[in-house]
Amino acid sequence: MLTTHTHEDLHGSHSISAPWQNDPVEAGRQCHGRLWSSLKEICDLLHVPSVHLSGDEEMLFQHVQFKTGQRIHTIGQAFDALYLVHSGFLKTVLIDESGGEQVLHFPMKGDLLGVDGIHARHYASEAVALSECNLILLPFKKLIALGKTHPELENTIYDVLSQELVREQGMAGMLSAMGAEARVARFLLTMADRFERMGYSGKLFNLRMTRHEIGSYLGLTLETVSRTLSVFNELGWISVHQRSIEIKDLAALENLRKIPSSRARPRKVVQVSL
Amino acid sequence: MLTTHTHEDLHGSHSISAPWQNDPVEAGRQCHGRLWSSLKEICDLLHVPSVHLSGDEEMLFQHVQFKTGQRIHTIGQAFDALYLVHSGFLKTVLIDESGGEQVLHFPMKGDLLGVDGIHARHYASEAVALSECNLILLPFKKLIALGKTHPELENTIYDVLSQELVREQGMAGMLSAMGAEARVARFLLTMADRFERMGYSGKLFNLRMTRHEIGSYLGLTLETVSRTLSVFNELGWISVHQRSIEIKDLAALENLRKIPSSRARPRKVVQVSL
DNA sequence: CGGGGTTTTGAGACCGGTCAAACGCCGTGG
DNA sequence: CCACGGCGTTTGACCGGTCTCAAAACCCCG
Repeated sequence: MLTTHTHEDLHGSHSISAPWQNDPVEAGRQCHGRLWSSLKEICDLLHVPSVHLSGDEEMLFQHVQFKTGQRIHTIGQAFDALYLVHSGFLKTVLIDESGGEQVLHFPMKGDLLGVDGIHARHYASEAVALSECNLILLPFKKLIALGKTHPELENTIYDVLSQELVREQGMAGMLSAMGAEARVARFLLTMADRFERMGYSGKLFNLRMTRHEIGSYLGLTLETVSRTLSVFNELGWISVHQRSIEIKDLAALENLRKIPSSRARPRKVVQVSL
Repeated sequence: MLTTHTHEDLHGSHSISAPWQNDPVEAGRQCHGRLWSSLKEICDLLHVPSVHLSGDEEMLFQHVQFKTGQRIHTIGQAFDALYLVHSGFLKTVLIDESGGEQVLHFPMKGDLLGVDGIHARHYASEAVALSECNLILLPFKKLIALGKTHPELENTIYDVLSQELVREQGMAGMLSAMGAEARVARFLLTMADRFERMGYSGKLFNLRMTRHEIGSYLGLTLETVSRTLSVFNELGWISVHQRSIEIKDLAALENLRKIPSSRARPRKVVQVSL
């Protein structure tokens, strides 16, 4: 009854494996650790229309490198900068009172880190590199100052914050309304989307996180994640081998995503005269 | 084995019942529907240091009234303003693909609505009044424009957005890591805190939402919410009668809040040489 | 080849969901 | 004024999805 895996040719050799060396000229040379990005590159990464600087007031932002396992920032640490992922994979986690860690997100290329630090001037979460990472350091003060002279940039900042909020809302909705299979399906589809947007294959990719981390992110145990993936595999919807995932029936997953395991009763409308 | 309720003297007569008429001079007269607030009042409501306007460039913001059941905004509606709750109780909901509604939050005095509309210029959620509501209309453009001349206000905006984000993160964490009892305990404590911050009793208050709405918010069914409240009642931690809640053993609830029903394993540290 | 971490799979327990019934609250209309 | 009906709440009995605990297989790396 278990999967007799029909292909064993996909392991560590995807083009995704080393995402930080896709285009040697994309943003300058990769020479060990030091590198600068222009505002335009940053806007491109964020998927917002380019902010054009008046004149050639070259505004450059420094890159910083992190190795697998290193922390970008920890909870409570003084906040002074945001980080934009240029390449690599990370996780952001909350540490609950009992010391357990709760995965909040898996940032990758184009995602912004550290936004939760703005409010209290201290980071509210911890960010850890899951692979070699190249991040663009965005000193908050500098960003704000720049925003004042460039309204479009200011709007971009608001946009990105609001977008993060919408994403979190979606997470909360999912966590409280969908069953394990729908959660895992949604996770896979989201990952596929994100890989595709990054220019990689959305059909075949490697997950960078453990089952435990996925489970924490989805509000499930690692065993349930594993089992659910196995079920999808047996159904022929995907093909799983360790952390390698191949999407074989996107429609089936999309469909499953919409079916809540429970809750979600018909909506009641209370209309009141204006 | 069921609760033989030991007191039936607390019903619709708390001072909380009509929270929008606490101080007749607090922010002007309550004369049916029209009322204006200054920037200072807004800052006070948001719990941020007052923004002082240069000179007496009186900047006033209009209030809007909503009756129970009315919608402030709906999903997809064009975004152009935020709303700050001056008085009253609301819920914000997400409508999932199957038409079911998912409660995201229960905004009350001092809370900001509509932030999720900034990104796509369309509201991403729906806000419904759970009681007579008096909201302060904050036209986004106006706010941004004002922010340009008043850096402190601009910071305040960033702060509030970030704060919302942190709150959502906490929600996500709770939903994926805590059991039913811990969720309900946390909900009660949060409500108590918020009432207290509003100047009402944090020990005795009336919930404004149904069990179904609480359940949706907490990712539980209404029956589970009801049962859990009954359990707390039998334990003597609280006293419940319909929507009236009395907190009788705060410490017990605080303690329960920290105990996850599952998950939350000891944290593994992967330290890598710098 | 050995060892630690990760993943898979199984068997059983338990929490929380489902379905159903009774009760309370309250507005409405006879 | 009371009866009725609708809605929200409480409680019960049962069921099923997830978690728990455990063991084995797998992978990577030394």
